[in-house]
Amino acid sequence: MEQPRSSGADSGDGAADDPRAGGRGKAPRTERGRRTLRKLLDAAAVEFGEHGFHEASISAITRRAGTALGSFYTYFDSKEEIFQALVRYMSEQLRDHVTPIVQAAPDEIAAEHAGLHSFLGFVREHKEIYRIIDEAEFVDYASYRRHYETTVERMRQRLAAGAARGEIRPDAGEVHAWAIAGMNVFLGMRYGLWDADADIDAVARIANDLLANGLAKKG
Amino acid sequence: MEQPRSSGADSGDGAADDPRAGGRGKAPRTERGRRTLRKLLDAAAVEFGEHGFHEASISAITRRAGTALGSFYTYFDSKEEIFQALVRYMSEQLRDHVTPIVQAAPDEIAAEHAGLHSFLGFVREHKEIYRIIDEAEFVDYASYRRHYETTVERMRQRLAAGAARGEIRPDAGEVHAWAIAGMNVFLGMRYGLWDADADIDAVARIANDLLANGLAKKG
Amino acid sequence: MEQPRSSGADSGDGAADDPRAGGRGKAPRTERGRRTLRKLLDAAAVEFGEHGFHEASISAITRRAGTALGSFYTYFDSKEEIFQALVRYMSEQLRDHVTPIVQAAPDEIAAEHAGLHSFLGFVREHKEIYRIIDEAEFVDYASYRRHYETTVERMRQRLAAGAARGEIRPDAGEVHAWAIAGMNVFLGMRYGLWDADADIDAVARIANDLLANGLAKKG
Amino acid sequence: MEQPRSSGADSGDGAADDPRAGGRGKAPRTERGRRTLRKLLDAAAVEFGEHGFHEASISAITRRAGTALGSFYTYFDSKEEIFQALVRYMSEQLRDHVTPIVQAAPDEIAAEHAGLHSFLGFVREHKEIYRIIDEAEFVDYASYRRHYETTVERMRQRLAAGAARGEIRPDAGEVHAWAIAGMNVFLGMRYGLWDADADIDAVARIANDLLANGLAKKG
DNA sequence: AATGAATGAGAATTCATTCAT
DNA sequence: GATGAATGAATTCTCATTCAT
Repeated sequence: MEQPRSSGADSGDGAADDPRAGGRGKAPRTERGRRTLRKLLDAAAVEFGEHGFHEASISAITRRAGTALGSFYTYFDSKEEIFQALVRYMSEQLRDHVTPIVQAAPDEIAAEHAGLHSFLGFVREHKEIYRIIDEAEFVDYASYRRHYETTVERMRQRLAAGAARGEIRPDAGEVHAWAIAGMNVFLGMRYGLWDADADIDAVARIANDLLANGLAKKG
Repeated sequence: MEQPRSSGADSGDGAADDPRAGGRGKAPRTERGRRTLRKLLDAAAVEFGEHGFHEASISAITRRAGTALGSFYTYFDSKEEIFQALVRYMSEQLRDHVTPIVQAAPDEIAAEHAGLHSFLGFVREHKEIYRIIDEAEFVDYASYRRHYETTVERMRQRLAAGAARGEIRPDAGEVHAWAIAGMNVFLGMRYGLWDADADIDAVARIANDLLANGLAKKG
Repeated sequence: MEQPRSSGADSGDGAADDPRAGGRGKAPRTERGRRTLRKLLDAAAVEFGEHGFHEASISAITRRAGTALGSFYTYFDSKEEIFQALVRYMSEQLRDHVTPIVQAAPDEIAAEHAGLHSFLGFVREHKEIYRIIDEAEFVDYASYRRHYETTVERMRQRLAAGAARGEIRPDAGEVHAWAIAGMNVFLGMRYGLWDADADIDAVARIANDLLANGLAKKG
Repeated sequence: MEQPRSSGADSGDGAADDPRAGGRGKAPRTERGRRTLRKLLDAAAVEFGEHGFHEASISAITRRAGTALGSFYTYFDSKEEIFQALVRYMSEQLRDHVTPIVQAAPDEIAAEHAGLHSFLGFVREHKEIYRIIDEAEFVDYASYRRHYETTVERMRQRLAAGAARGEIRPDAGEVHAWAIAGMNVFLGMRYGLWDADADIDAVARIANDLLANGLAKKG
């Protein structure tokens, strides 16, 4: 079965510092323009997060941004384009939130614990980011795949490094990485997104223990 | 953050087997009507699977079904309603495919292996089902939650039973169930949906081993 | 210099009887539909004739036709499409008006006289037709060329027949036909369109005499 | 039937040679300004010639001219105004090309031959000029009429002079002039614009012979 | 029940023109 | 004068839903 969904252009890897810079929309050349572009992106994040891609309208975005409708098209060619820019931006924000915490962990098992824990916290704080990335599956399939493939690849490398250091089983590979990613995402949805009162610490602990020791009964 | 997405009315639980029952369009009274309803559901499954909810149009569905546009409203009140009916139907199909296989397993670890394996096979055979259920997150949130909550609850009960039988760790609970579900779904996406050539047997084996024994290095 | 104007599909030669039938828009299948289609075409003729293609709006057309805006799209895919249908229709109307008159003429010189005379009368009665066909040069180039190439070709055949019958110079050919056509069109514009009081009979007589005898001074 | 098309203000007659004069944008006072104005006019000629008035955009013109969008309005009040300036300018260019050639002819018949011949050559060299003038019928009706009325009036005076000199029939008048103009324009379109390979010399010869001697069969 | 035409609210998008720098 | 961002009216087109037959 084919998949003729919109995919959008893959505009390279994005500049490093200001994630809203190069590659997204038409770059503003004045300070005023830069301000407007930022207002639009912020407004779009809120609109898409609250109403989803299809219910969000460009006029609602510009209304929220406090700009004229036409100004949107100064920076983006379409609703799809700003969505794509947003997915990339949020994917980077998530990575920037999680990465340092993970890297500070003493070993690989602890790293995965830290990763899940910080992810759960992030989801709870930024529900709209979770939503936007998830909806990309149906709006901008290429961005969606890029996000998860990138994320999982980072995780796979961590596993490989941990295995090399002898911290975890030596055969840990891609399948394990996808499995862990899926676990994290579902726990994020269930306990970060749906259940405002869930004990995130406990969830992360339980899941990490499952990961570390599996289901098998201990002697 | 609010969640004001359209969610559709949750029309009770509807009997499982009779396709004329609640949740699947207005019951037709003649044989001819029953045929039309079935044609519409089949056509909608293909359309939604191929183009997604928003790109699919009622007229495309009726065109594919070979019925008049107006006939659609003889059986469904809205586009959302047929989507909802479909989600429920596919959720049941998936369950009906997996359940007997899982139940035939000798113990809980084997059951989870069988569950993942049959899920991977099912996804590969019925990609549109995966898509429709997943898109429900953005079209009919209630159906989406119902599907996963039901699915995970079944899994939790299995874990509890397995624990009671002493096959797995005694503390296996809801968090474990969500973790396993997420793992399965992501592996289904990655290896069932995206990668037509993946070795599904190997994937299921690796994942089940992770589940059974965890990441920790074995003596 | 290229000519990337819209040209529209050339949908064959058009059915014979009802010029609004086959080939244009989506054919209505009910009597009611046929009425609506006709109302739209009539309204479009008036709008395009009065305001030109670009100033005319689809909503103005449907308002004048007394239909809903959306009904337009039941029969036409775009403003260009109805314009194209109209050009063809008007080209045929003009031909149907002129042809029998020309054919009744006793010889070729008289035929050209009758042709110009009836054309002048037609332009004066149906200014909007003249406008629509002329504007096609900038809206639907293919239709424009088709109209004139068809018209001139008919004229060329008349000249050839007249020459064969020995009524006019034997070398009369394509260039003569284009020359006569241009003459007719400009006289139509100047005396049919611009000058409501012009003596059309006199104009036709003078032009036909020029055609018949040229500029050269008579003995 | 009314004729409420936009026609633009007819800003007097404007001197002929100085491009800074009336009708061609607001007079720049510096050399730099004069250069910008010229660049805009050149760019507009190409854009209008290639895409027509409605498809051409101010931003495309300024982009091509290498100026800022806003600079356009330093020199012109509107899109219509630059179009009007262009029509006048091109009308003059055409006249300046044809007039000396016509005036060098020994008699009136030869003059019309030279006129058509040089017109055909000019059209082939400057297709965009033909297009712009022709489109004026639908953009700036006043300019369009002025162009043809002026052109035909010049021709009428030539005919009158030729008749006075006894070179052609004494009754040659306005109708003849419009007829000849139409002939020329259509031959220009057919053989100058559409048919890049046409033998322009032959066309001019055939048409001039028609003009000189008419259709009637010679003894 | 079936048919297919009619409806109209709603959305995206364009671009001439204005304005602040 | 030059620049380029901002503006917003206007337009086309879509499509779920309703209705007359």
